[in-house]
Amino acid sequence: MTRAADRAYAEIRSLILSGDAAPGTQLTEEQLADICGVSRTPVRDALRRLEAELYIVRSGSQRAFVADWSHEDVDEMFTLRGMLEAHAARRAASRFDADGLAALRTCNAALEMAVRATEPDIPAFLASNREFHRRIVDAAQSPRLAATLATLVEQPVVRRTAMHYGRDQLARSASEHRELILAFEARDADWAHAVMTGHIRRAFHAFRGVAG
Amino acid sequence: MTRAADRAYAEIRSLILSGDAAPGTQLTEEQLADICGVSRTPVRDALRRLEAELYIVRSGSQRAFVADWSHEDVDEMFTLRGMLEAHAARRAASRFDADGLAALRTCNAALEMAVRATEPDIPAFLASNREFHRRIVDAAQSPRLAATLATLVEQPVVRRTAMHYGRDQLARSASEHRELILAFEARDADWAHAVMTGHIRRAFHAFRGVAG
DNA sequence: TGACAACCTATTGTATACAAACTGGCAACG
DNA sequence: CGTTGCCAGTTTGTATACAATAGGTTGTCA
Repeated sequence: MTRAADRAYAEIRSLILSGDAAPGTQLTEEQLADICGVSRTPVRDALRRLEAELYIVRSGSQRAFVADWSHEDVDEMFTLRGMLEAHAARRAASRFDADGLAALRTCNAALEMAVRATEPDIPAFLASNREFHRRIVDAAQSPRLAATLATLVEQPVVRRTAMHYGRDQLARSASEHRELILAFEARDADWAHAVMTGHIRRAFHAFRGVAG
Repeated sequence: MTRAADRAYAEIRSLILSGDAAPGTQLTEEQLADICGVSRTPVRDALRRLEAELYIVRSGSQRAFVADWSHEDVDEMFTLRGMLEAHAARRAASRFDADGLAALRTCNAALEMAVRATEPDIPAFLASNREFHRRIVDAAQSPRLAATLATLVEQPVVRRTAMHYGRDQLARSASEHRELILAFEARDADWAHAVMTGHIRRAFHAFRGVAG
């Protein structure tokens, strides 16, 4: 889909993630319409989605501002993500088929490649990481869980975290992913749950060590 | 707010919940605009929200249909609500102040009154029950958690459940609420977590016993 | 009869104009 | 000096017209 609303969504989202639109900045529909080269209608559509994903917050009179995530927000976000992704891993453990597991292995191989490069390839790492987690959530076969996780905006945090990760932390992620795959191969739901919990918690503390 | 978009949202939502719009039915924007007495613009707005809350699903070409909740969907909904509300109870246990606890007691007193009436007053029960749970989520002080729970559309299920509850099940809810209050008074996070988990699980099985 | 293509209709997407609501400041008044 | 009310400007909300696109139907040809 190359709808105007989708382009507006992507554009505004990247404005926020890149920091060009600082937290607290007011975003007016007309101004965004100018920037995106579309009318206000698709912009309003995009703002609704960004609001649902908590990228923006609204004042009492429905004015839109770039959300400012407090320290506590980030903590709570990681906690919720941990709970939900661990739950997804638990469900996925009894649902992965051979093809799904093969795809997961391929995906993590690509991730390890990105880590082992002379200079770690962060964009490639992020892409593989995102796919890896998405495949697990998909395997959990719960549209509701997937929708809920989607609103927990992992990407900004993942990006900010990966930017500051050293190669050792990236390698640690790859290693944890390998253990997850082992748990899935064994169809051991508790194991998968535990590894995923640890995976997210470690990422949380790595983040706090760097940004908190 | 009495905005047209809000009225449209409420109207369409009740169409779905009442069953007037059966699962699988296509909802066209124009038709809904007619029913609600507004133009398509606020209807589109309402549909976006209902889509985010999974009341409706969209075809490949963005046509909207009333969502059909499978047995598994309902199971998963209860599971997620259980996890998240238990987490809310855990957080709330260390955050409730005297006023908050007093309000909680008052609220549950109203709920017990609704249960003890000659003929149990279901609407009053639902209202008190909703307020009780909302107060706990509020006390957890996590906007993100609150937003996530809001998308888990508890009301349709709670309502359908309460309709078929006997007085004993309603009284059981009241009693579990009392135990929650005890846990909060003791500021015992684990206790609160456990009671809330049991509370939701019991509701789940009561629902399955009634609705399949 | 069955496949396929062209058309037609139903439905959603976008732009724009106008209405309503809110904000901030200024002035009149107590 | 503070408070209240109002006005101008800004921003969001709604209606409507039109464009684009998907789905279905019909008619033709093999």
